[in-house]
Amino acid sequence: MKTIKDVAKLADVSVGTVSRYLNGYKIKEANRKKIEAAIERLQFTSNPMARGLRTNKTFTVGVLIPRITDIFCTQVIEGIEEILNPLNYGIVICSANDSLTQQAEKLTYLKNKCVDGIIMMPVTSATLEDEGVVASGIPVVLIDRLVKDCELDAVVCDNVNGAYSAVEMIINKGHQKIGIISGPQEIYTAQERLTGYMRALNDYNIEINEEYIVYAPYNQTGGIDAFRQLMSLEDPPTAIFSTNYPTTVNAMKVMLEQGLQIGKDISLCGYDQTELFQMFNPPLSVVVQPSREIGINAAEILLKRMEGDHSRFPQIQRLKTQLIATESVKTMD
Amino acid sequence: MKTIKDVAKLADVSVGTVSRYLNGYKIKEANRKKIEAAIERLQFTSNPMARGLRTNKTFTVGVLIPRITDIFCTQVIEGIEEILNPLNYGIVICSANDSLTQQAEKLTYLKNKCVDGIIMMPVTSATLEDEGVVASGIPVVLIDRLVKDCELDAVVCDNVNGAYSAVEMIINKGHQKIGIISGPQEIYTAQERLTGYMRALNDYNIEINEEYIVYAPYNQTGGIDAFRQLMSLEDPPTAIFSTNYPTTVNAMKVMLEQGLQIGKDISLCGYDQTELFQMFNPPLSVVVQPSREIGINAAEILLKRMEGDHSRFPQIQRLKTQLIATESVKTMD
DNA sequence: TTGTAGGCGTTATCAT
DNA sequence: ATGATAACGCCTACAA
Repeated sequence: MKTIKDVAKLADVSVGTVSRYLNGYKIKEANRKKIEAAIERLQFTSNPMARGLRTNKTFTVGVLIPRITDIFCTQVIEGIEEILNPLNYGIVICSANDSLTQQAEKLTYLKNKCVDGIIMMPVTSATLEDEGVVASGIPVVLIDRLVKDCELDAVVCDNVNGAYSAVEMIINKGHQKIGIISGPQEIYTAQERLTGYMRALNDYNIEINEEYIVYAPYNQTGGIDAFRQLMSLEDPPTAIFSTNYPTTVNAMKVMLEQGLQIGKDISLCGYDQTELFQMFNPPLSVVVQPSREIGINAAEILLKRMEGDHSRFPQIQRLKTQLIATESVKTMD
Repeated sequence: MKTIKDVAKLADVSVGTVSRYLNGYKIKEANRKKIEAAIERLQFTSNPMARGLRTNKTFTVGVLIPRITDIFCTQVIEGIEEILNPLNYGIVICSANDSLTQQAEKLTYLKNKCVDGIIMMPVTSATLEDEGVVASGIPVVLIDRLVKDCELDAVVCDNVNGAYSAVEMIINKGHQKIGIISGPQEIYTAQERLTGYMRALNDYNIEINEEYIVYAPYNQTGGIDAFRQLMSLEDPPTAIFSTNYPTTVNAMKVMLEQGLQIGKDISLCGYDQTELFQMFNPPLSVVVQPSREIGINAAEILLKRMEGDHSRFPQIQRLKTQLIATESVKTMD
């Protein structure tokens, strides 16, 4: 590996001059040419560790998500990359594997790795268990979920109105018996979506039936029991609003097993988009989140913080969702 | 930030002793206790940049993939994490966004970042355009696709036999007119899968009909035209083998548009697994790749290389695929 | 504008 | 087994 010293020698200037060139300070034109030639000849690139040791900047940000195979998460990451890569930041990915313990571990791992900032989607909204990472002063931007008692920048979706629009659509199609597969009560987005559901029912003067509200974990198998429970009610709902991706997938799985046709025997509206959802017959109604945009905005806020701009803290952005309404919700007559 | 110096002072030993403790050398029991207490009190963690500067080791590996939103890629990453995280390696993700140019850029980016090793899934098998990254001596392990004229460790699937088993199954169900949506000829996996297709037809004495072989790009929209082309033949195939995920999805999309029922009007077998594929009615026949295992194995080879063990180079592993056979391929009578 | 030199936090080489 | 000290490659006063 070539060093700044080699460049200096070849260009016949001092290391200081080379360093200044590298950092964009003004130097004599003739020297610039010589240095550039030397760099080219030697294929020199500066050593990020030596530089980082001096400047306390690693040009890496940590991205901590519940699960890397989640399509929503990867779409967010794509947005983050779009902003950060052109600025030469590297992205260190950590998956918490849906575990709060791992989330805490990875968080301290990232801190110890001296990342310049962290973008994280919390596993739960109940607590961060950040082990002093936030206190250490490294900027953290939350995405998708807020965390209780946590003053942090965040980019989330307007889940209340997202859910509201879905339920409103279902109501407008003539349904009165609307079930909801809600998520764990300690998860922020789940709370909000439930709120949107209730608010819509209220606004349209539909009485809330506690039996129609069931809870499911947001994990691989979540939603199976919940769906069965709803369908085995004495007076089952005619439409179901499923509030996240796995619960929706699993609800559909059970429907197939039971021979129920979507949009005919039972109406369904889900949350989060997958191309495949639009390939069913009928395609599935869903609330779509602007995942890529979440990543972009989070990265931009983080950049600001990393540059030392701490204005308007904590900055909380709420992005609007979009509703795709299809025949998967039957028009009642 | 606390340093090794602070620890030494508090523990009343020299920095050398602290460093030795940190690196697992034997030190006097009494000193060990004092040092541990000091580390605990000061919340000391060693600075990775300073350490890296001395040791030339960053404890990060780069993972370069064609696209981060690809489920196959993220499953591979999960496998990589499983091995590398417990050993305290960080994973820097780079997406080439299906572009060879970007792939080359990110590759040099990773090199300049001084990652200890790279696991990459090449965008194309035609060329690596590695800009001297390989020559620089940093270990690179290829996954999923081999690259022409490239002597590198690799973990790939046995695509020939994967495709063979699919086509064989189709034949055994009584089909004679079998179309294939193949990938770009310069992609290694596409070549292999086509070979498997041809070999199966040969082995079962079915004449190869050039019209039944169509090519589609491996991208977001690939497969749409290909499928249409196959179906508009004078004597269209009764079954189609679609050789990757997007082409399969898109083929299904067109089928829905045209009102064709899978497993009835036309038989279909795809490649790569998604939970949703198993939720269609009937579920989709697919060749499943052991994606997580690919990640695990690649990480293990990389570890070996990073430790300086260069035995049996280049080491090329071929993992077996698994066939899921369903009613999506009709049994002919 | 430039050269010189000290120091960032480690590890590793000497002696002891 | 330990302490002192010279690197590692870079940035940045400071002086010129």
